[in-house]
Amino acid sequence: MNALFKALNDPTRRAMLELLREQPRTAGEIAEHFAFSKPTISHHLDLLRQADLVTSDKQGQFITYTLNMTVLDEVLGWLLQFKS
Amino acid sequence: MNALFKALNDPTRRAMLELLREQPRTAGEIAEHFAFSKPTISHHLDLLRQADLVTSDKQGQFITYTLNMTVLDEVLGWLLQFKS
DNA sequence: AAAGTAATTAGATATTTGCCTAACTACAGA
DNA sequence: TCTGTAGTTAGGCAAATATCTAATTACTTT
Repeated sequence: MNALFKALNDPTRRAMLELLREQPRTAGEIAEHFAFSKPTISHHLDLLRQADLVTSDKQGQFITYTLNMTVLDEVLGWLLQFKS
Repeated sequence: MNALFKALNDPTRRAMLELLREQPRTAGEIAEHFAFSKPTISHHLDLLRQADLVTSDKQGQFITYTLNMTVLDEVLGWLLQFKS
């Protein structure tokens, strides 16, 4: 829960999730959409992975990141308790 | 959106919201539930108010905090886009 | 008017965060 | 095997965050 909210508490990381909503992408493809250095992007992706919001899959030289939506249920559930 | 996720990114503040889910409470009543100093509690409440997650109402010497659930729709909406 | 209570504001400090450059690892192709 | 490419890891720095104590504001009560 902590790692989840932490990961979501950054506009760049939220934009990354939106990007991955369309389709899985490699770290490099993701990086192209932002003005930050590759290490910074890598760090953001690491936080998303720590929160289990994305999974990573290495294929040869490329690492593909895929959105993991199931973990969002935890946040949704927590938020929905307030809507009743 | 930023202020919202920022406010939610802290276990103490999330616990405060859960407390207020039951009923409105004064700053002092809220403080009783935590081991932090009053200024620290006050600061957390301020962040919740900045995110519009709570409203405050001064009655004499007391300030009562009330949960504002409507603003959660924004977060819920953002999260739900990933569930489709 | 003085003292007490509720809460905030101010100021200081330690930790965490987000960013960078430089260095490194791993794979691919000539 | 050498060179290039994809990506991460390491190390450093500035800004933001969470906490505290001390001081202040506003109200209540005697």
